[in-house]
Amino acid sequence: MDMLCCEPLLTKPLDDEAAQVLAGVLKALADPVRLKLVSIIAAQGEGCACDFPELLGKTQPTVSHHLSQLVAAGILEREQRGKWAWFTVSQDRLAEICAVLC
Amino acid sequence: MDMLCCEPLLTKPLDDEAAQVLAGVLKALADPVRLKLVSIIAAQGEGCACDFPELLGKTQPTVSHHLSQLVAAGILEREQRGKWAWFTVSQDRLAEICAVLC
DNA sequence: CTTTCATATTGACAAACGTCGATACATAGC
DNA sequence: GCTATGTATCGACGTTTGTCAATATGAAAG
Repeated sequence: MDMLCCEPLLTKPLDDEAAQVLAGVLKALADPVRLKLVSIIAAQGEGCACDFPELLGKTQPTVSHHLSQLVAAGILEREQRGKWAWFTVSQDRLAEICAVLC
Repeated sequence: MDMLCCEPLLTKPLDDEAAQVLAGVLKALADPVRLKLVSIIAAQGEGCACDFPELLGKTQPTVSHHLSQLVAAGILEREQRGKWAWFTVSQDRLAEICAVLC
């Protein structure tokens, strides 16, 4: 995943593309289920996809879909271990977002 | 607008309500037009609603709708001056968001 | 009070989104 | 190879979202 626009949001108007990219990443975060996923994984250091349907009360396809979006946005990183998929939170990515917002 | 959940996102799993509230605020930010609004207003220090339709290439009702969402989320503050509506960015609100994310 | 102009609200529409059941794919073990 | 199991994809559905034209509201000026 490429870096976010590096200029802080507050210093000069965003151009169309930067706004599009930043909105995409924020949109990935702007969902209660995905926020819970991130917080669960962060709290544990890592998390297995197999545990999330029960923890979230969502079906496996739904969880898989949310995980994909978070990975695509660079917020989660995925690692395959045997048949299981493990995820970690990219603190760097979150820091990037904060750097843009403040 | 009330404060966001104060625990950083990364230390313990969010409960349903906190996830809902935080997602709502992030959703307000997760749109290219609204991000441009925020960046324009921040860059100028303040901004008049009358200028945004032209700056954004959107109709007046559309801009009004986006401004409402940003105000509802506590990201913009609105001040009436005669017949004009002026907006400023709540840096505190953005700082709150960053505090939760990092 | 009437007119004018800035902003908000309404109603409608297409596009995007979250969700699920069913199914396909992939990996490990037999 | 076949089977079992974890994960991803597909198709469909109802809901939410962004957008606009039309209209209503609000505030100043004449």
